[in-house]
Amino acid sequence: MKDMNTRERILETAIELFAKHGFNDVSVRDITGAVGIKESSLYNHFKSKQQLLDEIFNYLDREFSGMSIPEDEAAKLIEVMDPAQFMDMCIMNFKMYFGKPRLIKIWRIVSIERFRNARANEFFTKNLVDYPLLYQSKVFEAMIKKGIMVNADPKVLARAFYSFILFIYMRYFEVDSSEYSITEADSPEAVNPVDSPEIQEMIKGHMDFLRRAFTV
Amino acid sequence: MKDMNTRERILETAIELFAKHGFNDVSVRDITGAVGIKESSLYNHFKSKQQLLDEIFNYLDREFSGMSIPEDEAAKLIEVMDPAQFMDMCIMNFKMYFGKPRLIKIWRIVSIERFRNARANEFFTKNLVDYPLLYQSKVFEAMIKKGIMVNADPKVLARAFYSFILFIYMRYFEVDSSEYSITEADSPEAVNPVDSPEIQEMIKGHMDFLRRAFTV
DNA sequence: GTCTATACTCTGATAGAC
DNA sequence: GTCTATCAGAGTATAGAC
Repeated sequence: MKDMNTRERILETAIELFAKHGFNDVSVRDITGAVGIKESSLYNHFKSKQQLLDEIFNYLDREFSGMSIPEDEAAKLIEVMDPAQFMDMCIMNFKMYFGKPRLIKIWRIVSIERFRNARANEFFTKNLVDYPLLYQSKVFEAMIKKGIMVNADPKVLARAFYSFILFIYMRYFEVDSSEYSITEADSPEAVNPVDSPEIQEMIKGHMDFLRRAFTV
Repeated sequence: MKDMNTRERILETAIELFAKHGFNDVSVRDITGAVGIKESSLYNHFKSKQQLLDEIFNYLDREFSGMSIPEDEAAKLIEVMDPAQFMDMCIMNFKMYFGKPRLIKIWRIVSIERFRNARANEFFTKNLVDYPLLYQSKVFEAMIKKGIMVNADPKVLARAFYSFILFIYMRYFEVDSSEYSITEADSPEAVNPVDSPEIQEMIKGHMDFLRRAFTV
C-alpha cells in the first residue's frame, strides 16, 4: 500500500472492504477512514461510491477479455491430453486463478452482489458457470470423437466434472471465505482453501471417480 | 393476504421483499408501504426490522427441526431401493421442498444474506450442503455393503451426485430466480425451474450417467 | 392498533479555503 | 489534492393522540 498513489489505495481498500462486508454495508467514510483521508477527498479521484464498484468490475472485464474460445483449441488440446490430464489442467487453472488474492476478493464481491447487481450476476453466470461448461464440453466432444472418452453427451460429462468444482467454490470459497480468502492487502500469499489437505483429497477422490467413469 | 391479520401480512410482505432485494435494500417504509400501513404501526407487531429477519429464520429452524437422521433409516431404505431409485427420491424431495413458494423465497433470503449473516451462513452450510451430503453418503455406504453399488468412497459418490443438485440450485434457483421463483404472494402455484424441460433433461442426463457409474 | 409528528443517526455528496 | 464545513435525504425508531 505504501507505494501506491491515493487513487490506487482507495480502490484496493474498497476491494478489501466490499469483499468483507458487501457494497451496501461499506460507507464512503469506512473506506476513506481506512485509507487515512477525509471523505471529501475521495471525490477528487472517483465521482461516486458506485464508480468504485464499476471500476472493480471493469478490471474483471479486462481480465476476462483475453478469455475467448479459439475454435481449434479443443483440437490442439486433445492431441497431447487425455480426459484426466485435461481435468487436472482445469483444476490447476482454477487454483491459480483463485489463488490470486486480488481476484479472489473480487469474485467474492461478485458472489455477494450478484443478487442485486445485474453486472455481477452476468459475470457469475457467464464467466464462472456457463463459459467453463461450454469450453469443457467442446473439449470432451472432441475426445469422444477421437475415441479416448466414453461415448456420452459431452454436456452431461462437463456438468459431472464442473459442478463438483463449483461445489468446492460455493462451499469453501464463498461460504468459508472469511476463514481463508480475506487477507490483509499487504500479505501477498493468501492461504488458498484448495491447498488444504481435505480439499486436495476431495478433488483426488472425485478425479479418481471420474477417470473411471469417463473411460471408454 | 386478505384473510391474514396485520402481523402476518407484514411478515409475508417482508419475506417477499427481502427475497427480491435483500434485507439491507428493503426499508421499513417499503414494507409498511406495501402492506398499506404507516411505519410506526409495524412496531406494534415487531420490535425492530431485525426481528422480522429473526422470525423468518425461526420459521426455517422449525421446518428443519424434524429433519434429523435416524441411525437406521439408511438400513430401511436400502431394503426397498437401489441407488437410482434413491437418487430419484432425493430429487423428488428437492423439487417438493423448493416447490413451495414460501420456502423458496426464504432460501433465497438465506442465499443473499449468508455473506453477512452468521445464522444464514449456518443454514446454508449445514442444512443445504453438509447435512444432505452426510445423509446420502450413509445410504450409499449401506448400499455398497449390500453389494448393490460400486465399491468406492461413499462420500465421493455423494459429492458426485449432490454437487450436481447444488449446481442446479446455484444456477437456476439463485441466479435466475428473479425469472422463476419470485412470484406474487397471492399466486400459490409458483413456476418451479426444475419443472422446465431443459432442466428435466439435464437431470435425466446426469442420472443416466450416474446410474452407469454407480453400477457394480 | 393505527395514526401524526418527530427525533436522531447515518448516508453520499458538494462548496470553497488552503 | 486535501482539508473543514455543511447539506439534503433516507434510514430506524419513539411519543403520544385517537
